[in-house]
Amino acid sequence: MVIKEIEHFNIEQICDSGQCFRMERKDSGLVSVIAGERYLEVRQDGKTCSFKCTEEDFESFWKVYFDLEEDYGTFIEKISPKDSYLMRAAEIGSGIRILHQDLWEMIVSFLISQQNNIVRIRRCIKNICEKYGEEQQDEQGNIFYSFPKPEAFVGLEEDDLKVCNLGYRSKYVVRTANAIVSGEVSLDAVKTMSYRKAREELLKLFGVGEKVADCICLFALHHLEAFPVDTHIQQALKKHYKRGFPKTRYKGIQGVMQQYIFYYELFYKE
DNA sequence: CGCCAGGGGAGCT
DNA sequence: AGCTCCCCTGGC
Repeated sequence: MVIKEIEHFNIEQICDSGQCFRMERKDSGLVSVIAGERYLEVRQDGKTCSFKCTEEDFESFWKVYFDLEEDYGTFIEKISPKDSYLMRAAEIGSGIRILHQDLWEMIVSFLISQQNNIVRIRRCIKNICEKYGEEQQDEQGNIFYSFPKPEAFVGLEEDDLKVCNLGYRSKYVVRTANAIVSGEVSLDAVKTMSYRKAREELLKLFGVGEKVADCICLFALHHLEAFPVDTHIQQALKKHYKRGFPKTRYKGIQGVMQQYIFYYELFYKE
């Protein structure tokens, strides 16, 4: 067990922020996370966080995964005091962090996200993990499923993932898996690219549009300048930023601001 | 039963 | 850049 006092970190807010579909609220204050071959439970009690893992695991993996080396206080300080809307949104969602998630997993997750709601996205991901992923058991006896690799989808018919509740998005995932395995698009290459180049490369994938590409850039590649515009953000921009979002002011960290707005709109819209 | 919305995208012009 | 059409589920 690793216990830390952490500023600007709230596991429940991160869970609700919808950047990871493999986080689950257990009891109040307790959240489980699956990342790669790892399972973790985090308990939040005010600023005190208990990570149910070894010190080595925390230092070598989870600290980076949760972006704990970044100082989000400096991000929040950059918000214009005149912008009462963003000030409020950042205050409400001040515990959000941009996770460092797996690239392939984010591609699939956000392919599934289109015209879909968060509850059902979670179920879709769970379904494909249980059908095509591998059962894992860690040292503490937790049983869970890993996220299936691209190879696991090769050879499928385009509609085969409909049984996992993906609907018409099934063919997006099957075709994209083939594009990765065939080498048409190289994930390793994408990881080394700038935001612009990575976005451009991701747009080649069938089913990946601008919004999805930006989500992948933000949540997997940690390009904090990516600013995904979905229906909620679009409405918020129309309402609060009639002259456009001040991207120059928040240059390089627009993605963090996007998350504050998104979370606020979803959970605190009056 | 119909209607519609849920973190869009493809394929046009 | 803007438009139409596409498409699957679940809730009402």
